[in-house]
Amino acid sequence: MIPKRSKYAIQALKCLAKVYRDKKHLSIATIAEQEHIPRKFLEAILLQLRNGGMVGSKMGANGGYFLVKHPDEIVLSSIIRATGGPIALLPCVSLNFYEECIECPHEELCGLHDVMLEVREASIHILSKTSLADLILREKKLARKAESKRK
Amino acid sequence: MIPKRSKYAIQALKCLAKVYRDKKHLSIATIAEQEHIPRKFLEAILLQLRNGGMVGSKMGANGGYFLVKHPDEIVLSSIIRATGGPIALLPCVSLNFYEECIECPHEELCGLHDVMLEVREASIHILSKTSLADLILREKKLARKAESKRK
DNA sequence: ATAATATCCTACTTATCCGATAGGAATAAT
DNA sequence: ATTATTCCTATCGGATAAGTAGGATATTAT
Repeated sequence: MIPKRSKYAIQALKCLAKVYRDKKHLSIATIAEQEHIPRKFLEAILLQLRNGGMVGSKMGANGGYFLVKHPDEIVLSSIIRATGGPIALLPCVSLNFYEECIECPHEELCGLHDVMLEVREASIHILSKTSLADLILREKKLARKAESKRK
Repeated sequence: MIPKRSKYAIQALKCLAKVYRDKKHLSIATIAEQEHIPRKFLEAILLQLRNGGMVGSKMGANGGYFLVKHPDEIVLSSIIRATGGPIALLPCVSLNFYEECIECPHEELCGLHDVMLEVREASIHILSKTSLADLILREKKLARKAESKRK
Protein backbone atom coordinates (compact mmCIF):
# COMPACT_ATOMS: atom_id res chain seq x y z
CA MET A 1 0.00 0.00 0.00
CA ILE A 2 1.15 3.49 -0.72
CA PRO A 3 0.78 6.05 2.08
CA LYS A 4 -2.11 8.50 2.14
CA ARG A 5 0.50 11.15 1.61
CA SER A 6 1.07 9.88 -1.92
CA LYS A 7 -2.61 9.65 -2.68
CA TYR A 8 -3.22 13.18 -1.44
CA ALA A 9 -0.31 14.37 -3.54
CA ILE A 10 -1.81 12.88 -6.67
CA GLN A 11 -5.17 14.46 -5.94
CA ALA A 12 -3.62 17.85 -5.32
CA LEU A 13 -1.51 17.72 -8.45
CA LYS A 14 -4.56 16.72 -10.43
CA CYS A 15 -6.24 19.92 -9.25
CA LEU A 16 -3.25 21.95 -10.32
CA ALA A 17 -3.18 20.19 -13.66
CA LYS A 18 -6.74 21.25 -14.33
CA VAL A 19 -5.83 24.93 -14.13
CA TYR A 20 -2.44 24.57 -15.80
CA ARG A 21 -3.28 26.01 -19.22
CA ASP A 22 -4.78 29.12 -17.61
CA LYS A 23 -1.50 29.64 -15.77
CA LYS A 24 -3.42 29.87 -12.56
CA HIS A 25 -2.22 28.93 -9.15
CA LEU A 26 -4.23 27.48 -6.28
CA SER A 27 -3.86 28.03 -2.55
CA ILE A 28 -3.44 25.16 -0.13
CA ALA A 29 -6.78 25.99 1.42
CA THR A 30 -8.59 25.79 -1.90
CA ILE A 31 -7.16 22.41 -2.76
CA ALA A 32 -7.71 21.09 0.73
CA GLU A 33 -11.36 22.01 0.61
CA GLN A 34 -11.93 20.72 -2.90
CA GLU A 35 -10.30 17.37 -2.25
CA HIS A 36 -11.22 16.91 1.39
CA ILE A 37 -7.65 16.76 2.53
CA PRO A 38 -6.64 18.00 6.01
CA ARG A 39 -5.25 21.46 5.41
CA LYS A 40 -2.12 21.28 7.52
CA PHE A 41 -1.25 17.87 6.24
CA LEU A 42 -1.59 18.99 2.66
CA GLU A 43 0.68 21.91 3.47
CA ALA A 44 3.44 19.51 4.46
CA ILE A 45 2.92 17.43 1.35
CA LEU A 46 3.04 20.36 -1.06
CA LEU A 47 6.15 21.61 0.63
CA GLN A 48 7.76 18.27 0.03
CA LEU A 49 6.73 18.30 -3.61
CA ARG A 50 8.11 21.78 -3.97
CA ASN A 51 11.44 20.83 -2.45
CA GLY A 52 11.46 17.92 -4.84
CA GLY A 53 11.00 20.32 -7.71
CA MET A 54 7.62 19.02 -8.82
CA VAL A 55 5.66 22.19 -8.21
CA GLY A 56 6.35 25.89 -7.88
CA SER A 57 4.94 28.26 -5.31
CA LYS A 58 4.20 31.89 -4.94
CA MET A 59 4.40 33.36 -1.47
CA GLY A 60 2.31 36.01 0.15
CA ALA A 61 -1.29 37.09 -0.20
CA ASN A 62 -2.94 35.63 -3.26
CA GLY A 63 -0.11 33.16 -3.51
CA GLY A 64 -0.35 29.46 -4.13
CA TYR A 65 0.99 26.47 -5.95
CA PHE A 66 1.31 25.58 -9.61
CA LEU A 67 2.85 22.89 -11.78
CA VAL A 68 6.26 23.56 -13.24
CA LYS A 69 5.89 20.91 -15.91
CA HIS A 70 3.15 20.08 -18.35
CA PRO A 71 0.52 17.66 -16.98
CA ASP A 72 1.56 15.29 -19.72
CA GLU A 73 5.03 14.99 -18.29
CA ILE A 74 4.12 14.26 -14.70
CA VAL A 75 3.50 10.57 -14.18
CA LEU A 76 2.09 8.75 -11.21
CA SER A 77 5.19 6.76 -10.44
CA SER A 78 7.26 9.89 -9.92
CA ILE A 79 4.64 11.41 -7.65
CA ILE A 80 4.56 8.29 -5.55
CA ARG A 81 8.32 8.24 -5.35
CA ALA A 82 8.58 11.93 -4.54
CA THR A 83 6.30 11.40 -1.58
CA GLY A 84 8.09 8.38 -0.27
CA GLY A 85 5.65 5.71 -1.32
CA PRO A 86 6.99 2.27 -2.13
CA ILE A 87 5.66 0.55 -5.24
CA ALA A 88 7.32 -2.83 -4.89
CA LEU A 89 5.87 -5.52 -2.66
CA LEU A 90 9.17 -6.41 -1.03
CA PRO A 91 12.18 -4.34 0.02
CA CYS A 92 14.52 -6.61 -1.92
CA VAL A 93 12.87 -5.65 -5.22
CA SER A 94 12.34 -1.98 -4.45
CA LEU A 95 14.31 0.60 -6.35
CA ASN A 96 13.95 3.31 -3.74
CA PHE A 97 13.59 1.33 -0.55
CA TYR A 98 15.98 -1.44 -1.30
CA GLU A 99 17.06 -3.65 1.55
CA GLU A 100 18.64 -7.00 1.10
CA CYS A 101 17.15 -10.04 2.78
CA ILE A 102 19.45 -11.61 5.31
CA GLU A 103 17.78 -14.92 4.63
CA CYS A 104 18.61 -14.94 0.92
CA PRO A 105 22.13 -16.20 0.31
CA HIS A 106 21.97 -15.09 -3.32
CA GLU A 107 19.29 -12.74 -4.48
CA GLU A 108 19.67 -13.78 -8.07
CA LEU A 109 18.85 -17.36 -7.12
CA CYS A 110 15.68 -16.53 -5.19
CA GLY A 111 12.49 -17.49 -6.97
CA LEU A 112 10.36 -15.15 -4.94
CA HIS A 113 12.65 -12.27 -5.74
CA ASP A 114 12.24 -13.14 -9.38
CA VAL A 115 8.45 -13.15 -9.26
CA MET A 116 8.29 -9.97 -7.24
CA LEU A 117 10.48 -8.27 -9.78
CA GLU A 118 7.92 -9.12 -12.42
CA VAL A 119 5.13 -7.70 -10.31
CA ARG A 120 7.07 -4.52 -9.74
CA GLU A 121 7.77 -4.13 -13.44
CA ALA A 122 4.12 -4.60 -14.29
CA SER A 123 3.06 -2.00 -11.72
CA ILE A 124 5.68 0.52 -12.69
CA HIS A 125 4.82 0.06 -16.32
CA ILE A 126 1.28 1.24 -15.72
CA LEU A 127 2.17 3.92 -13.23
CA SER A 128 4.80 5.52 -15.39
CA LYS A 129 2.77 5.63 -18.51
CA THR A 130 -0.10 7.36 -16.72
CA SER A 131 0.28 11.14 -16.45
CA LEU A 132 -1.87 13.72 -14.74
CA ALA A 133 -3.34 14.55 -18.13
CA ASP A 134 -4.24 10.89 -18.61
CA LEU A 135 -5.88 10.85 -15.23
CA ILE A 136 -8.10 13.77 -16.15
CA LEU A 137 -8.91 12.24 -19.51
CA ARG A 138 -9.82 9.01 -17.82
CA GLU A 139 -12.26 10.79 -15.55
CA LYS A 140 -13.95 12.41 -18.49
CA LYS A 141 -14.39 9.02 -20.09
CA LEU A 142 -15.74 7.55 -16.90
CA ALA A 143 -18.21 10.41 -16.60
CA ARG A 144 -19.44 9.86 -20.15
CA LYS A 145 -19.81 6.19 -19.55
CA ALA A 146 -21.80 6.77 -16.37
CA GLU A 147 -23.95 9.31 -18.18
CA SER A 148 -24.88 6.93 -20.99
CA LYS A 149 -25.56 4.23 -18.48
CA ARG A 150 -27.99 6.32 -16.51
CA LYS A 151 -30.42 6.60 -19.39
CA MET B 1 4.70 -3.62 0.63
CA ILE B 2 3.58 -6.90 2.02
CA PRO B 3 4.49 -7.66 5.63
CA LYS B 4 7.47 -9.83 6.51
CA ARG B 5 4.92 -12.25 7.83
CA SER B 6 3.76 -12.98 4.30
CA LYS B 7 7.25 -13.35 2.98
CA TYR B 8 8.19 -15.75 5.76
CA ALA B 9 5.03 -17.71 5.05
CA ILE B 10 5.98 -18.14 1.42
CA GLN B 11 9.48 -19.27 2.34
CA ALA B 12 8.17 -21.76 4.84
CA LEU B 13 5.61 -23.19 2.46
CA LYS B 14 8.27 -23.49 -0.20
CA CYS B 15 10.23 -25.71 2.20
CA LEU B 16 7.21 -27.86 2.82
CA ALA B 17 6.56 -28.07 -0.90
CA LYS B 18 10.01 -29.48 -1.46
CA VAL B 19 9.27 -32.48 0.75
CA TYR B 20 5.68 -32.91 -0.34
CA ARG B 21 6.04 -35.91 -2.59
CA ASP B 22 7.87 -37.83 0.17
CA LYS B 23 4.93 -37.18 2.48
CA LYS B 24 7.33 -35.79 4.99
CA HIS B 25 6.64 -33.16 7.56
CA LEU B 26 9.00 -30.54 8.93
CA SER B 27 9.22 -29.06 12.40
CA ILE B 28 9.09 -25.34 13.03
CA ALA B 29 12.67 -25.42 14.26
CA THR B 30 13.91 -27.07 11.09
CA ILE B 31 12.25 -24.55 8.82
CA ALA B 32 13.28 -21.62 10.98
CA GLU B 33 16.89 -22.64 10.80
CA GLN B 34 16.87 -23.39 7.10
CA GLU B 35 15.24 -20.10 6.15
CA HIS B 36 16.69 -17.87 8.84
CA ILE B 37 13.32 -16.98 10.28
CA PRO B 38 12.92 -16.22 14.02
CA ARG B 39 11.58 -19.41 15.50
CA LYS B 40 8.81 -18.02 17.65
CA PHE B 41 7.62 -15.72 14.93
CA LEU B 42 7.45 -18.56 12.46
CA GLU B 43 5.45 -20.50 14.98
CA ALA B 44 2.79 -17.82 15.00
CA ILE B 45 2.74 -17.68 11.22
CA LEU B 46 2.36 -21.41 10.73
CA LEU B 47 -0.39 -21.47 13.29
CA GLN B 48 -2.22 -18.85 11.28
CA LEU B 49 -1.75 -20.82 8.09
CA ARG B 50 -3.02 -23.90 9.80
CA ASN B 51 -6.13 -22.16 11.09
CA GLY B 52 -6.62 -20.93 7.57
CA GLY B 53 -6.53 -24.49 6.33
CA MET B 54 -3.41 -24.09 4.20
CA VAL B 55 -1.27 -26.57 6.08
CA GLY B 56 -1.77 -29.50 8.38
CA SER B 57 0.12 -30.30 11.56
CA LYS B 58 1.05 -33.23 13.65
CA MET B 59 1.49 -32.67 17.36
CA GLY B 60 3.92 -34.18 19.77
CA ALA B 61 7.43 -35.50 19.45
CA ASN B 62 8.53 -35.92 15.86
CA GLY B 63 5.57 -33.79 14.82
CA GLY B 64 5.57 -30.94 12.38
CA TYR B 65 3.85 -29.27 9.47
CA PHE B 66 2.95 -30.40 5.99
CA LEU B 67 1.01 -29.13 3.01
CA VAL B 68 -2.55 -30.32 2.64
CA LYS B 69 -2.71 -29.43 -1.04
CA HIS B 70 -0.41 -30.10 -3.94
CA PRO B 71 2.30 -27.45 -4.45
CA ASP B 72 0.74 -26.79 -7.83
CA GLU B 73 -2.47 -25.66 -6.23
CA ILE B 74 -1.07 -23.19 -3.73
CA VAL B 75 -0.51 -19.81 -5.30
CA LEU B 76 1.28 -16.77 -3.95
CA SER B 77 -1.78 -14.55 -3.86
CA SER B 78 -3.60 -16.86 -1.50
CA ILE B 79 -0.60 -17.12 0.80
CA ILE B 80 -0.33 -13.36 0.96
CA ARG B 81 -4.02 -13.04 1.67
CA ALA B 82 -3.99 -15.78 4.29
CA THR B 83 -1.30 -13.90 6.17
CA GLY B 84 -3.02 -10.55 5.99
CA GLY B 85 -0.89 -8.93 3.35
CA PRO B 86 -2.47 -6.35 1.07
CA ILE B 87 -1.71 -6.54 -2.63
CA ALA B 88 -3.43 -3.40 -3.84
CA LEU B 89 -1.77 -0.01 -3.58
CA LEU B 90 -4.82 1.74 -2.18
CA PRO B 91 -7.54 0.64 0.24
CA CYS B 92 -10.26 1.67 -2.21
CA VAL B 93 -9.09 -0.92 -4.74
CA SER B 94 -8.30 -3.67 -2.27
CA LEU B 95 -10.41 -6.79 -2.22
CA ASN B 96 -9.53 -7.75 1.31
CA PHE B 97 -8.77 -4.43 2.93
CA TYR B 98 -11.38 -2.36 1.22
CA GLU B 99 -12.11 1.06 2.64
CA GLU B 100 -13.89 3.75 0.74
CA CYS B 101 -12.29 7.15 0.36
CA ILE B 102 -14.23 9.89 2.03
CA GLU B 103 -12.83 12.29 -0.51
CA CYS B 104 -14.22 10.42 -3.51
CA PRO B 105 -17.84 11.33 -4.16
CA HIS B 106 -18.20 8.49 -6.64
CA GLU B 107 -15.62 5.77 -6.85
CA GLU B 108 -16.66 4.88 -10.39
CA LEU B 109 -15.78 8.38 -11.52
CA CYS B 110 -12.34 8.51 -9.93
CA GLY B 111 -9.49 8.27 -12.41
CA LEU B 112 -6.97 7.24 -9.82
CA HIS B 113 -9.23 4.46 -8.64
CA ASP B 114 -9.41 3.30 -12.22
CA VAL B 115 -5.65 3.20 -12.72
CA MET B 116 -5.04 1.54 -9.39
CA LEU B 117 -7.52 -1.14 -10.31
CA GLU B 118 -5.44 -1.89 -13.37
CA VAL B 119 -2.30 -2.12 -11.27
CA ARG B 120 -3.99 -4.45 -8.86
CA GLU B 121 -5.22 -6.69 -11.66
CA ALA B 122 -1.76 -6.88 -13.17
CA SER B 123 -0.22 -7.81 -9.82
CA ILE B 124 -2.84 -10.36 -8.93
CA HIS B 125 -2.57 -11.90 -12.35
CA ILE B 126 1.07 -12.72 -11.78
CA LEU B 127 0.69 -13.68 -8.14
CA SER B 128 -2.18 -16.06 -8.72
CA LYS B 129 -0.65 -17.88 -11.62
CA THR B 130 2.52 -18.54 -9.66
CA SER B 131 2.36 -21.59 -7.41
CA LEU B 132 4.84 -23.03 -4.96
CA ALA B 133 5.79 -25.56 -7.60
CA ASP B 134 6.47 -22.72 -10.04
CA LEU B 135 8.61 -21.00 -7.46
CA ILE B 136 10.77 -24.06 -7.06
CA LEU B 137 10.99 -24.54 -10.81
CA ARG B 138 12.03 -20.93 -11.20
CA GLU B 139 14.85 -21.39 -8.73
CA LYS B 140 16.12 -24.37 -10.62
CA LYS B 141 16.19 -22.33 -13.79
CA LEU B 142 17.95 -19.47 -12.06
CA ALA B 143 20.53 -21.87 -10.71
CA ARG B 144 21.17 -23.29 -14.16
CA LYS B 145 21.48 -19.83 -15.60
CA ALA B 146 23.97 -18.79 -12.92
CA GLU B 147 25.91 -21.99 -13.48
CA SER B 148 26.31 -21.46 -17.20
CA LYS B 149 27.25 -17.86 -16.59
CA ARG B 150 30.04 -18.77 -14.22
CA LYS B 151 31.95 -20.59 -16.88
C1' DA C 1 5.28 -44.40 33.45
C1' DT C 2 8.33 -40.95 32.36
C1' DA C 3 11.07 -37.94 29.79
C1' DA C 4 11.68 -35.63 25.70
C1' DT C 5 9.93 -33.29 21.85
C1' DA C 6 6.54 -30.75 19.43
C1' DT C 7 2.66 -28.02 18.52
C1' DC C 8 -0.92 -24.88 20.52
C1' DC C 9 -2.47 -20.66 22.56
C1' DT C 10 -2.67 -16.15 24.79
C1' DA C 11 -0.63 -12.25 26.07
C1' DC C 12 2.89 -8.98 26.01
C1' DT C 13 6.68 -5.77 24.59
C1' DT C 14 8.93 -2.79 21.81
C1' DA C 15 10.00 -0.04 17.94
C1' DT C 16 8.72 2.39 14.09
C1' DC C 17 6.00 4.91 11.15
C1' DC C 18 2.07 7.45 9.61
C1' DG C 19 -1.30 10.85 9.77
C1' DA C 20 -2.17 14.94 11.58
C1' DT C 21 -1.47 19.28 14.30
C1' DA C 22 0.72 23.53 16.53
C1' DG C 23 2.72 27.78 16.29
C1' DG C 24 4.99 31.10 14.50
C1' DA C 25 8.43 33.39 10.85
C1' DA C 26 8.79 35.17 6.27
C1' DT C 27 6.71 37.27 2.25
C1' DA C 28 3.70 39.67 -0.84
C1' DA C 29 -0.68 42.14 -2.24
C1' DT C 30 -4.07 45.66 -1.14
C1' DA D 1 -0.61 48.43 8.27
C1' DT D 2 -3.37 44.67 7.53
C1' DT D 3 -4.40 40.55 5.62
C1' DA D 4 -3.54 36.42 3.20
C1' DT D 5 -0.53 33.14 2.21
C1' DT D 6 3.55 30.10 2.04
C1' DC D 7 7.53 28.40 4.81
C1' DC D 8 9.61 25.76 8.48
C1' DT D 9 10.42 23.01 12.64
C1' DA D 10 8.81 20.43 16.13
C1' DT D 11 5.73 17.42 18.16
C1' DC D 12 1.91 14.17 19.33
C1' DG D 13 -0.99 10.18 19.44
C1' DG D 14 -2.42 5.98 17.58
C1' DA D 15 -1.87 2.07 14.95
C1' DT D 16 0.60 -1.70 13.35
C1' DA D 17 4.32 -4.84 12.76
C1' DA D 18 7.97 -7.75 14.44
C1' DG D 19 9.32 -10.42 17.67
C1' DT D 20 9.18 -12.62 22.61
C1' DA D 21 7.56 -15.22 26.85
C1' DG D 22 5.70 -18.87 29.10
C1' DG D 23 3.11 -22.43 29.81
C1' DA D 24 -0.76 -25.91 28.32
C1' DT D 25 -1.41 -29.88 25.50
C1' DA D 26 -0.39 -33.82 22.70
C1' DT D 27 2.63 -37.61 20.90
C1' DT D 28 6.54 -40.58 20.62
C1' DA D 29 10.41 -43.12 22.39
C1' DT D 30 12.61 -45.41 26.00
